Amino acid sequence: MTINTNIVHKTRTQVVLEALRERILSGDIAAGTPLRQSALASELNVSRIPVREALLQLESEGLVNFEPHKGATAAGLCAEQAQELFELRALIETDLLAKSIDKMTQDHFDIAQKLLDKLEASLHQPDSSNTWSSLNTAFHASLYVAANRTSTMEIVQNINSNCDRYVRLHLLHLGSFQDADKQHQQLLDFCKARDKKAACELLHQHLLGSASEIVELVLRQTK
Amino acid sequence: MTINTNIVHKTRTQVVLEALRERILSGDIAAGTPLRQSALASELNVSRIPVREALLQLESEGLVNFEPHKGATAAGLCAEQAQELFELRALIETDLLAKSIDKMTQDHFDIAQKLLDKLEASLHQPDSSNTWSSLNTAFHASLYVAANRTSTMEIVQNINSNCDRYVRLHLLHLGSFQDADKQHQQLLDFCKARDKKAACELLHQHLLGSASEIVELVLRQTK
DNA sequence: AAATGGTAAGTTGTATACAAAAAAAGAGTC
DNA sequence: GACTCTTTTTTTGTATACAACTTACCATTT
Repeated sequence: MTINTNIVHKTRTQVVLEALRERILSGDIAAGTPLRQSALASELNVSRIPVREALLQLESEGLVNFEPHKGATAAGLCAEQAQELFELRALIETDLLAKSIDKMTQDHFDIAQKLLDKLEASLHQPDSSNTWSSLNTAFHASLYVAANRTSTMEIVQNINSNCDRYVRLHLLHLGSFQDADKQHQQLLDFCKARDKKAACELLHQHLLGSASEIVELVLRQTK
Repeated sequence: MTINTNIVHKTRTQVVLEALRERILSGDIAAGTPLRQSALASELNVSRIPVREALLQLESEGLVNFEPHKGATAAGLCAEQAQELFELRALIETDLLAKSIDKMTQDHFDIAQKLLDKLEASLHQPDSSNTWSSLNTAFHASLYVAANRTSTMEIVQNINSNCDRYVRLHLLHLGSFQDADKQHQQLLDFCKARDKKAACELLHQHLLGSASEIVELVLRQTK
C-alpha cells in the first residue's frame, strides 16, 4: 500500500532541508527572499525546530544567509562568487582528474558513459533542468573517483552544490547545453585514451567557459 | 552620541558552538568521543536545542559526525584526510598567493609582519598551542586578502579549520615550530620582494612539509 | 518636519515536554 | 553458552510554550 517501503526514516529536518535546497537551487525561491521560520513550518507541516535546523545547514552550504535574531534569506546570486567558484573548480578538478586518469578502469569508464548518456537524454525532455544539473555533477564526480580522494571530493561536492544555482540559471536561459555535452563526451574520450594533458586542458576550458557565460548572465540578471 | 554597540548579543548556540569547537580542536574532547546532547546541555547550562544546533554546525565544519537517531561523535583523526587537506591547501593557497602578491601594499605587509611577530612571541609562552594555531591561520590569510577573493577565502578558512586539529597535534608533539617561523618570515620577505615564483614554491614546500610530518604523527597516534 | 522615546507587533531564540527511535537488558528456547 | 524475541532504558527528534530581541508604529518633543 505504501510506496515508500525502502525509504528509511528520514527525519523531518532532512525532509525540510531537501525541500528548501531544491526550491532555492531551482529558483522557485528567488535570491534574497526572506525565509520566515513559522511560514515555512506551517507550509511544510512541521514545527519551527526542523525548519531552523535545515536553515542552519543550508547556511553552511552557502545557499542561505542566516543572521541571528534577524532571520534567514535565500543567498543572492553574485557574479564574483560564480567566477571564483568555477575557477576554484577548475583548479581542484583538473588536479583530481590528473590524479585519477591513470587509475581509471573499464568500470569507471562504463559508469561515466552511462551518466553521459542519461545526461544527453535528459536534454530532450521537457523538464530537464531538474535532473540535468545533478547528472552533470555526478558525471564530473565519476571521473574523479579513481583518484580515491574522499575528503577532497567532499569539498568539491560542496562547491558544486553552490555552482548548481548558476548552472541551472544558465540552462534556463540557454535552453540546452549541446556544447557542454559535446565537451563532456570528448573529455571522457580523452580519459579513455589516458591523455592526461588534453583531458585537463579541456576540463579547464569547459569550466572557465561556463564561468564567463554565467558571469555575464548574472550581471545582466542582477543589474 | 549614541553608543552603537558592536557588541552583539551572542546566542547560546554560538556560545556552545565556540566552546565545543575549541574543545575538539584542542584535543580536550578526544577524537571519537560520543557527544551526548543532554550531558553537554547540563554541563553548559543550556537546553538541548542550542547544543543540537551547534553540533549540526560542527558537522558541516567536519569536526563532528552527526548520525540521525544515533548521536554525534567528535570526528576522528585520519592520515589520509590530513594529507588531502594539506595538499588542497597547497594547491589553493599558492594560487591565491600568486594572485595576491602583485596587489599587496605596505599596509598588507605591515599587518602580516605584526601577526608574524605575535606568532613568534607566542612560542615563548607556556600556553602557546591555544593561540599559535589561530595566529598561524591569520598570518596565512593576511597574505591572501589582497587577492580580494571572498568566496575562495571562505572555503580556505573552512579547510583550515579542519587542519587546525592536526596542526595543534603537531605543535603538541614538537613543542615548537621554529622551522615554521623561519619559513614564515622568509615567505613574507619573498612577498615584499614581489618574488612570486619563490614565494609560491616556499609556501608549497611549507605546507607539504607539514603534511608529511603530520601524517607520520597521526599514523603513529592512531595505530 | 525631524528627532526622540516608548510602546506594540512580529520574529527569532530557547526551555520544557513528550514522541519515536535505538541501545541495553532480561526471559525464554535451542 | 549462544541465539532470538520481548521489555526496559536511554537517547534522540520534534511540538509547544514562552522569553528575548528587532522592527514598526505612534505619540511627544524640539
